[in-house]
Amino acid sequence: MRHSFDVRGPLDLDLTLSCGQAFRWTQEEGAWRGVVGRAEVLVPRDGADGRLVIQATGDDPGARAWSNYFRLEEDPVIHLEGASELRALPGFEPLLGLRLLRQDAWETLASFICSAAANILKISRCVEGVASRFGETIPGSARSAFPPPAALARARESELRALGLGFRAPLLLATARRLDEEPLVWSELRRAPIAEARAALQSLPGVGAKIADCVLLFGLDRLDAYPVDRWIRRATMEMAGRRKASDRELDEWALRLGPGRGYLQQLLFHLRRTGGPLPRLAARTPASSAARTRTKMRSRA
DNA sequence: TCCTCTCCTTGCTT
DNA sequence: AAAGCAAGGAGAG
Repeated sequence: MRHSFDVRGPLDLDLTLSCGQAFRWTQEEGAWRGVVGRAEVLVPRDGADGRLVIQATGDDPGARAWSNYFRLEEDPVIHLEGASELRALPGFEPLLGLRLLRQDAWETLASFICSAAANILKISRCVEGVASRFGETIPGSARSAFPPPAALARARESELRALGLGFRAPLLLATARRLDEEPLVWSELRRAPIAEARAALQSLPGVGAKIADCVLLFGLDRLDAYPVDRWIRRATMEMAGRRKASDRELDEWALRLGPGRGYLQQLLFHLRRTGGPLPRLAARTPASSAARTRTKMRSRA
């Protein structure tokens, strides 16, 4: 099935599909090829300006689902209200074509458990290996859908290790088994207070704060989640004008970036790696969130 | 409760 | 060729 869409705002396919948020896309001559759900997709890179064309085989979820996946209905710029100072930086404006995809929560969770101390190539190999070994084949395609928890729960640790997962193998397996017996209700995590949703995810083996935030941001449409890895830690400390800061201090400081701070995080990752140093941003926390969080933590203890 | 250190795999890079 | 490094987590102290 072929779909064609109007795109609101800029779209940079290369950035979007290679930035490390999704791991089943590969670049081919003039197109990106990927697996989404139970479909294989081909997306030409040179689509007419302002349009996106999608060619799907297998179980095509329909136009609405594709538009949702690529977040085509919104201009990414609406998420950057907390970053006015950053938009003036050289190299920032082109990054606006990076779209945060709306991906499947379970696949995102499993993928990011594989991401611990790994690079994008390694993560992709693990995810692809798990899919081809334990997932259902896609009709008309050489590739497979990502297996649900129940399918992965039947795996053996040695099989996952053989796919290159290493020390992540027992963690992914344990999480798959836990969710098979006691599923998380994704719809609840989508609207729960961010701290609760994060805690629920962190109770899973192999999931710390960083991976929990990645799942929230990339798999549960929580643009208020702000994953802090070593690059973002550096970037955030620069903007905050700090030489040292704890994880919690950085989380609190990141509130100043607004409700779209997760979206911004993805752009900062590229900006910090490919560009120069970041400017220091004024602490514009209105007596607010940081203090409120502290009070809440104290009263809970 | 919070911080710091070490180990855990793999494969590519220097 | 040995060591370093990569979008971390868990456990110990």
